[in-house]
Amino acid sequence: MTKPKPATMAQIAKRSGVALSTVSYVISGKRPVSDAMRERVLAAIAELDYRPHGPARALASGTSRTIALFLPSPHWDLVPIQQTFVAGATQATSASDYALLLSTSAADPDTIVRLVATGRADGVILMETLADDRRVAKLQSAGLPFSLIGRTADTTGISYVDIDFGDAVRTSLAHLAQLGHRHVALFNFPQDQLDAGYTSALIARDAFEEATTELGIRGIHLTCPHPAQEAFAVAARLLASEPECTAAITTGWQFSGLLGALRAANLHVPAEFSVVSVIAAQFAEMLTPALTGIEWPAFEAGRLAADMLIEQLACDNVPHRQLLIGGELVIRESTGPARGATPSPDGADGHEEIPRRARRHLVS
Amino acid sequence: MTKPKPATMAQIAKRSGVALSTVSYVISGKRPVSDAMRERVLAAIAELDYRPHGPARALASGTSRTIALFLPSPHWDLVPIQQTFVAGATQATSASDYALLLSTSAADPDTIVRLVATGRADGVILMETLADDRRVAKLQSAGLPFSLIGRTADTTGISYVDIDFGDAVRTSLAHLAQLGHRHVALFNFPQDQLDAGYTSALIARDAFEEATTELGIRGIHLTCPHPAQEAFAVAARLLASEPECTAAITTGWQFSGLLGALRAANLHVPAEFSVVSVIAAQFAEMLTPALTGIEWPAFEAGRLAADMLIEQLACDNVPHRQLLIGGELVIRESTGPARGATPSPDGADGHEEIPRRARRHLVS
DNA sequence: AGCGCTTCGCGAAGCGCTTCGACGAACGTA
DNA sequence: TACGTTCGTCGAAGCGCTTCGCGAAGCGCT
Repeated sequence: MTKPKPATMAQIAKRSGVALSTVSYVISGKRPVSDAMRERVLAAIAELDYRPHGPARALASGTSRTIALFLPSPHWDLVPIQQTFVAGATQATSASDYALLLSTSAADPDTIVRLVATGRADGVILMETLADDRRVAKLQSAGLPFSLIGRTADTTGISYVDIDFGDAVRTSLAHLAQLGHRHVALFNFPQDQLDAGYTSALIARDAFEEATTELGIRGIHLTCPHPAQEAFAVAARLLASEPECTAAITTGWQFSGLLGALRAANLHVPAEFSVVSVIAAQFAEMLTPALTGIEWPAFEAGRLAADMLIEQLACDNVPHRQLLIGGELVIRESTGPARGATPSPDGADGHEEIPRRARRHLVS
Repeated sequence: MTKPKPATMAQIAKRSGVALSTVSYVISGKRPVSDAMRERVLAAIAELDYRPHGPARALASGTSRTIALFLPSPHWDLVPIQQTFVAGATQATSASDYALLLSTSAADPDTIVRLVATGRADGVILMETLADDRRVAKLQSAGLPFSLIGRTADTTGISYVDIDFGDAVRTSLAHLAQLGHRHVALFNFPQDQLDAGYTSALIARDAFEEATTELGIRGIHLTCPHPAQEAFAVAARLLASEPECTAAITTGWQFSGLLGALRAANLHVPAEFSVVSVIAAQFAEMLTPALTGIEWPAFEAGRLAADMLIEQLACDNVPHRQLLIGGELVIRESTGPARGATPSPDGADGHEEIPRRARRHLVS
């Protein structure tokens, strides 16, 4: 059996004794068609198993019903949460009968614009944005529709969905403070990402500094690569130089190296040292001790980013929407009372599970 | 600044004083063009920043230079290795100037055929295939080009890349045997995946049974869901009913629940029980003890699957290629000599790191 | 009956590109 | 010089669809 040539609209028209344009209107519904005609046309469509030809449609209408999603290529296998963003976006696009074009080379603004300029995509979703992102600037100046998973420093006039990293850092710190920790370290994203202006890293830093000040906690801000070996080194240095430090927050999976260093230093978790991860997804339960951390509705975030963009494509003048999605702190086994401190009376027992629930703040 | 209307081929033709078709031939190279003409055309293209319009090209040529990749939707966030497949495929497609269309709904064969039938894609890559896969059958009978990441039972006439799961199970078992283990359990994929005919699960089962027989080892075949809680239960039952069992191989991340159960039973890893994971990627180093397991060149596999398909699209009569990619056993901390056994003299010391190297078997 | 109105179907003109056949010029050969 | 060949270029015919403007009915009015 070989490739059967797909039916065309002309064939439908002939078969149902109707003008070509009428078939088109039956399909698109852009003009009223009498029930009698519609039935005949639909019957023919069913009989011939007709499917409109995508490219032809795109050419004639000037719109491809396709969205391009740019992956953060270099870090791709580093951050599992991003994979879930993609899954969410995929699901949302197909639900709205859009297609999702996947692309790497996210670094080059021109490549991005090109995809739209060549009519392959109607809009763009960008991930892992920088505070001052050239790609965003380019898209804005080209007047192309886009949405972000993440955000820039200046968010006026752009649509985005982002996880509320600042809130997550504050929540984590509050949790630790409540347990009596007074010296807390933040294992932030590595220095080069901060230098590059990776928004989440900047937000984490600022939120940490604010919140430590506010809570009267001594905060130790560290920039730290994710890989276990490097994080181990950073952690070991911390433990040596800051013996009073009894807890740490990690932004990614620096927790792996950190836990290793704690083990090497013979510090028991959580009895002698507490660890919270701001992005713990998937791993948290597998570790020993199971990791306390923030759970994010990442699938939802991906979905929303796609939906926003699709909405923008549907009607020109929708206002830009900006969504911060809150995570939930799930307390597992890696956090406990600071050694020598009396935690607040309602302190966690280390096993309580806060029900996961997507909290959204509509910012604008 | 608003959307500048992209230049068309007609504009290039006029600007360079050349026929429309000549411009086309300059771009495609399908007919010889004199240097003088070519220069003029290329100059005009550069000046106007011309990019050929994708859909128009697709309509006229009948080919979209696009590949559709179907994600295994329901398990998407279960198996990190799949994300790496996707990344590899993405990279390969863009390297060959193809676009990659992402789709879920992998279950429905018609949806898949439709994407190609509507001219949106020229070929298809399928993941997570079943031994007897309806989607594959449909694609074959429709005569559409496709390649698999995974494989079916009958692989005649189809192109695929797959990880060599059977070999991995055998290698893992051999490692355990060498350490003196005589009673080994396999935590295979969950029963429903076996029932559905998920190829890797079947292969793992068969390889395990063969290899245990051959090595004179008592093999205990278990089907076990990935989530920690369920795997915990399965593991706890195993430990209770098979006290002689001193080692286990997991096919996915059942190791999480297993390690939990071992801890609960006060069995030390690796002193009293050894664990090997056939797909350990990413997690292995984070765990305590660090997990011995197989490392796969998954990115490479994704790349290859895409390249195979592209090759198939380029020329009609390329022979089908079938590639089994071997993984490497990386010995970490979770395997050691069986309790009460003397391992072979060249036994691993539990910390030796076998260099990772992609081994490929060209099967056909 | 005549008027304007709406309703709904038709034809045709593209959308931007590929590709085929044809044609003129430059070349070789006799 | 005349002829057949190549070589390089051109024009035109689509690819399958959307969309615009027109016109033929059918309607309710006066």
